[in-house]
Amino acid sequence: MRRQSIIERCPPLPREFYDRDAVVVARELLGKLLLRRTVDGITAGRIVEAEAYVSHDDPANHAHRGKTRRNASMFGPPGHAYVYAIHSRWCLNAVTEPVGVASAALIRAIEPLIGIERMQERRVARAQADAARRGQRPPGGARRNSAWPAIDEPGLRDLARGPARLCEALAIDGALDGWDLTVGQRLWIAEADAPRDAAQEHGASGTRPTSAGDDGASRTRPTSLDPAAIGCSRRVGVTAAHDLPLRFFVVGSPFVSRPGLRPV
DNA sequence: CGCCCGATGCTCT
DNA sequence: GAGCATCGGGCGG
Repeated sequence: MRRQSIIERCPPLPREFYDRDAVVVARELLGKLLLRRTVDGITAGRIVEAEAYVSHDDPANHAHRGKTRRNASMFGPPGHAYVYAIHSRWCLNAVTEPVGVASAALIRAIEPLIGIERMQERRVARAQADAARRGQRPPGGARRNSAWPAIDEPGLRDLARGPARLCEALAIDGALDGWDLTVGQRLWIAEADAPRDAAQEHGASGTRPTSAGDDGASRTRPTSLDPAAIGCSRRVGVTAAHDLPLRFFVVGSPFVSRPGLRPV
């Protein structure tokens, strides 16, 4: 009897999962496994933070003022990726609700589990590229910075903490905008009942975090997270609709982008 | 065409 | 916690 591969063990969530209110999807995304497969292999992590961008009365929603080239994916079927760029960085959403209803859940942070070394390499590469460009700037531009710890050894905690950082770590870019998350292959989301075993089986470079913020329930993780383990706050970085409590995160996880953000 | 402004990340105070 | 790099999208002229 052959041992199941990580891909076989973690099939994509069905479209019905995404065909619901963005708030429900964002909340239920917590604890799920986000998987990315490239020619370099599998990189994946556990979602610990997500935000909802709802279809009505949400001026922070990119689709609030109608359909454009950039946000077209949000108007498509649920279960597809909406990948957009901001400040020269990529961010990943899962599109929610039926065709024509533009809503999505922004995945803001993951706990790295599989392919951690690959994630580090990608993050370092990006940081070095940025530094190189910065160094090439003519005098009088931005200051050079000799000490940049993040280049040499990006801490595990910072590998995928934040929507753009996780996209870097998982090699997610605009080419994946519109990608169907329910087909697997390149990018998908799965139940995470045995992430630890899966990570070990995949030889995740042995650099697992020792115990950072784990809740001890990792052996047999339930389909949905214990509601008590889910925190809620305003969304990060948005100015419009600043007061809506649409950010959800795993309480106590060190991999959440901004643990201390005050609740609404 | 020009101008404004971020669903960010990094650094230093 | 505040400031800044940086660049494409969106909108007004």
